[in-house]
Amino acid sequence: MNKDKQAFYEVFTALQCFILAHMHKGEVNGVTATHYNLIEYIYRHDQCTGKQVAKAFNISPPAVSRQFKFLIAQGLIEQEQSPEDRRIFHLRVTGKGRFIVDNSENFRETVAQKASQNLSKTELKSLTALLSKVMDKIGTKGA
Amino acid sequence: MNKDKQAFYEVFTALQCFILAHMHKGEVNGVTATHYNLIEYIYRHDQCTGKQVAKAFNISPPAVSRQFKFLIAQGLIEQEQSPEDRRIFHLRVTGKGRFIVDNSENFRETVAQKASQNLSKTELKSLTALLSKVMDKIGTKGA
DNA sequence: GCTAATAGTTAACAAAGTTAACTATTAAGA
DNA sequence: TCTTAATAGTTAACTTTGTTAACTATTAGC
Repeated sequence: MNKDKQAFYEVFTALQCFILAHMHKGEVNGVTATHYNLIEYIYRHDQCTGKQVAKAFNISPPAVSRQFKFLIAQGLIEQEQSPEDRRIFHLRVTGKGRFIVDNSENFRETVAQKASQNLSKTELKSLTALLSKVMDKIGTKGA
Repeated sequence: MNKDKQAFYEVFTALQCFILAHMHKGEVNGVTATHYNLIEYIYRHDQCTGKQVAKAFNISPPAVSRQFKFLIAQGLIEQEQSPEDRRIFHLRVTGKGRFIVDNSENFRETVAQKASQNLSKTELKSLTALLSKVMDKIGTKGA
């Protein structure tokens, strides 16, 4: 591995450790980080389906199913059977769920805050563009 | 949230989802991603202790203890009681463990590979520097 | 030397992942 | 049209891995 790549590898390792460490943190606003991520996904992908969520999070349908059961019981999301294809249930967040997303100081927001505070406008734009470029390449060919 | 920060937030969200998704992937070379991360940490922090690992991964000492039990049983790491302070057990990876780290096409290496392939030398250096700057700021003040 | 602190382990439990087998529904083809 | 295959989602049984509480062994402080 060349020197530049190695340097990137190391900072990326730190980033991954940091992200993973934050998944184990306790709940904020009554929901865990995992629940929060699910709610936010549904918020940003209104009317999405369970299958779609399972794929996005790379977890099995039963895992998704159980999480939804919990989130529905908590009144954070709702399901509605599609009239066109009754196998499908469309998802949306409730007012309570939306409130949590809108008012949570979540982990990503904290990182974005730090990034925007500590980098110049040009640097932040550059970081976003570069990260995005790498993510695109990974996404298209699959890691 | 301003526009640039929002843009960063979004690409960072994609990155987080991607990292989390890869933690659920099955095993490679007979070890899961979680085990791999532990082995690699011990490899890169030779003679470290359980307490240190627990702190680095933000997991409790019993969780670390159980993982070590498994990794020792698999012959991937070894423990040795410190002669100076017999409460402490120093860790190191075995030859088998080292082989896995050296020969694993791990997730981070794949990302580093893509980054180095798809960015110019200047871009890669810039990305590393910017990421590192943000990580430092997060680390120092705690997220 | 007694007491407090530290490193690590064991036990009991909870959360969240998995696969296998199921229901309900839709699509497809003889 | 009717049977068969495929799809979306659920339930059950199990595994992994996290947690806290309580424990042992060892060291440090007065």
